[in-house]
Amino acid sequence: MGAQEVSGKGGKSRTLERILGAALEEFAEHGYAGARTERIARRAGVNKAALYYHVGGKPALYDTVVRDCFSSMLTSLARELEGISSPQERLDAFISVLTAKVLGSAPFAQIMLCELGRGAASIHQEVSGCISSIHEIYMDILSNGREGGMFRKEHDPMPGFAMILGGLLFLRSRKGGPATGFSYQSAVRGPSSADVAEGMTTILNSAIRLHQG
Amino acid sequence: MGAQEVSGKGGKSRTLERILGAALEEFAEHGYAGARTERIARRAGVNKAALYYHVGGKPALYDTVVRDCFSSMLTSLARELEGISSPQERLDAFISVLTAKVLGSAPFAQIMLCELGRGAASIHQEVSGCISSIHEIYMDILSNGREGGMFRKEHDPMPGFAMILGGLLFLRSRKGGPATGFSYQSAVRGPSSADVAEGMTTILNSAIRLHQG
DNA sequence: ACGGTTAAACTAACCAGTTGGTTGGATAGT
DNA sequence: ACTATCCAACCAACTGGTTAGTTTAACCGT
Repeated sequence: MGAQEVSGKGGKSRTLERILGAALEEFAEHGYAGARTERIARRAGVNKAALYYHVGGKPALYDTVVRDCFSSMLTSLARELEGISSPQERLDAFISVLTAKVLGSAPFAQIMLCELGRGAASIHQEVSGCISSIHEIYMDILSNGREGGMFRKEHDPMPGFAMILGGLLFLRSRKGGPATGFSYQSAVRGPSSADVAEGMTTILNSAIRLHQG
Repeated sequence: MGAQEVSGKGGKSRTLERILGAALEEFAEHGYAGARTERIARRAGVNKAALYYHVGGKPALYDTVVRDCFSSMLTSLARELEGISSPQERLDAFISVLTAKVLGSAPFAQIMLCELGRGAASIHQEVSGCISSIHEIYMDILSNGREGGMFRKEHDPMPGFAMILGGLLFLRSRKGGPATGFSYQSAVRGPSSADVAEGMTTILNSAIRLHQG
């Protein structure tokens, strides 16, 4: 049915990639209901029928795009945390990876925000699973830190987790807009992802760590 | 054009209120593009024509609903902060009001998340303005606290602000869903708004205050 | 009876998905 | 080598269901 790698030499289907890229942008900008298949086709430089030939309809297009987009989040996290054993360093790295991913990719944040807006009941399964997995990683880091006597035992992990992920999504959504008298990067050289990550890490650390330094 | 207070006795147009309430729910659940005017009419128990008679079309309906919903946020904040002068108490009250509003009203959070997802460039003006105003209030509280020698001078206010508002929106969006192995209120009696507010306040205070207690 | 209000039926536009082709390159038959 | 055949990839035009918005006539309280 589908059309996988074809054109002789080494490259996969270039068209499929263009379609998925266009769909990602379109869904991010307009949400599922607001996205138009014809716009996706035009963005990808193909006919609408090519969408149906390669992927197979709007829902399948959305599923594919969301899956591709969100699965990379977890692999990034796993890769970056791999060699680190100190809970404090793991927490720093955790925030860094999340920050880079969320602030680095508008579609990721936009789709996640839209999905969150739809409510937990009707949220896309891939998105929900991704959040749960991230949450699990965070809880593991925290419980390791508590066991090691580095983190406060009385610290409630949920508000902190929500503040990190929610805060990053919020910051990302306010980027690149017109001057509203509000923009974290309105200064000459706005803070980079590293600055934001540092700010959040500082706040969280002051609440979690027992002996800061 | 419009149809304001009518039915004799004391109540304003009951129908208009029902329409706006139904529209709020519909827009929150499905976003602007996904909302259906006929569903709004059915929810309100009226015919589709009543929508157009009372409000005047889908865009006007959305504008009205968003305006009503978000303007109440600012009046609540102003009212609650009115008598308080201590920056620390003002900060606590600020978080309480935000928490109550965001966690207390699903439509408010859902619409805000959807709007944030659309990106700063195409965000609804009312939503953007509301965020800016809230941000301003927060900055005022912080600068007062710094001047009074109660808050740290080196504290960067932006990450904290994003973490509060973003964190609340995030938490709200995860409420009421099916068991995903992740839910802040999956316990027998989940934490109330007050608990969440307290958790966030604790985190923020430990980062902002100079001498805690 | 009259103005505000509502319902039912209608219209025009829109949009996801389909159809019936066309093209160009690879493979097979001779 | 030359042609016939085949098939993946793609497209222009269409279809049928949906949906925002309109119209017309009826309703009801005063």
